[in-house]
Amino acid sequence: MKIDARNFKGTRDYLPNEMILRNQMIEKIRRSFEVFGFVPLETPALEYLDVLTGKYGEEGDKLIYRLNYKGGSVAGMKYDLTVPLARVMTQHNDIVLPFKRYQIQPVWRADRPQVRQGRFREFYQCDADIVGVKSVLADTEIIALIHNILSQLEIGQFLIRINHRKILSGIRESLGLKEAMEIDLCRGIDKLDKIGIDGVKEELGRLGFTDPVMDNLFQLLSLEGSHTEVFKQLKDTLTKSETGLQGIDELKNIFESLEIMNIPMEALKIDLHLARGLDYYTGTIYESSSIDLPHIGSLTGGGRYDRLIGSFGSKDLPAVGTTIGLDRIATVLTQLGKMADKNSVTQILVTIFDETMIHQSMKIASSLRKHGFKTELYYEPVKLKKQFSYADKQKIPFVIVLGPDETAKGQVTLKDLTVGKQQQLDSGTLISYLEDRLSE
RNA sequence: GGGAUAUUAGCUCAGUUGGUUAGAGUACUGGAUUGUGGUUCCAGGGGUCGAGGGUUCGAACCCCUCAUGUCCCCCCA
Repeated sequence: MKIDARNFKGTRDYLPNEMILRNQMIEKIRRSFEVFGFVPLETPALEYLDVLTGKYGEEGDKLIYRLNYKGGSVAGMKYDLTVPLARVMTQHNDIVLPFKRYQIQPVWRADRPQVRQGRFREFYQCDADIVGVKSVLADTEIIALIHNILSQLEIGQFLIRINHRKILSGIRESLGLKEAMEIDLCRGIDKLDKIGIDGVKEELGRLGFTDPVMDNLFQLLSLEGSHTEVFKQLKDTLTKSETGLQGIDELKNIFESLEIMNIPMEALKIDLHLARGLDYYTGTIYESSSIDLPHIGSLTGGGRYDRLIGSFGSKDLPAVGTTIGLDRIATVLTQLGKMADKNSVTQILVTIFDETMIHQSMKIASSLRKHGFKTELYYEPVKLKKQFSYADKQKIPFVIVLGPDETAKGQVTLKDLTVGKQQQLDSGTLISYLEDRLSE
């Protein structure tokens, strides 16, 4: 019986042309993490279900992949990298604080996939988190890190949107709403960009929000201007909410620090609409997106979660971090047409002229490899046309031909396919010529 | 979870009111060219028309069911 070869919904194979790009991206991200002093961590794909549930909110819980294991659903696949970190922190009390870890691994969500928006069921997250620091200096560093990484990945213009849960609470308090209304409020203002003021009014109205309350709300949300102006206006409006004022102070502090760190202010925005669905955030929250390709969702997302680690039953540890959405960023690069069109990393193809020349070609290939050149040896003494055609298809820039003519002179022919010219060189000059041409 | 839409060669897609043996481009293989890629010319292989059922003398085409993909909402990376 024929088996239908297909991918599980929402999962993909990364073919070599994609992997070449992805590896380059991961390399840059890893380097940035380490430049900021983060250390690597990996955790298993599988977790006990009770470790995962109850952290993300109702929506999130539904998206956890559950496994039937020994007749019961006790295991699940990890949904993000933050909760596993919280588990690790609880189990290892001897970890030196502050603990700055990075983690690059796939996560799984039982979502409905949407390729154009870069939404998949299996995707890579690249997380960096600082555990054990209450100071918003840690939040500042995380935002600086996000800016550092997104700049390096050449995704075009992007915007990091920043908000604070305490400011959202302050808005709620100043509107005279109870704490239970906060989730509805956040959800409503989160939708403002999409369904407009009238849409949000209708929705919140249905949930029991009165017209004067909403008028106040929209006035608050329409605050515009420079960061300092927005902060000032916010402060004037939220005077009665201590929590709100605290949030404003923290954000203000962060923006001032970012300016000192030379982060361009036009890449940052105070966005009072930003709410974020995950339950565990307690302080700053931030998300970033591409300006040219806004239909692709958030490229990065994160914030402060000072009570998540304590939810495992031990003492609370403050923590703040972000995830860099590798697949989202790769989607941006693909849609910008920056996908590598290469299927090969080989720099030099050594052809085999005929059966009598196999050993000589092997020797040349070995010597090139010893010098670090990415070298392929053709495996069959077929027509040179075919061997050249292979190099062309794989976009291998250099081809070496070693036949009777070359042997007689103790030389090899090196053809540069990018310009279509060839020359005969002896083995010593061959190496130094290639070192010159292929050095990066 | 709600809605829309599609599925024909490895890939991108034509296919007339239902009518013989389902086409093109591209990719692949071979040849023109037995020491050299890209361009050109010639030839060739490659299909259960997503699956199953129904209507019909006859179905890629009409009807039903299912599967899968894609898009939008929701939510997010």
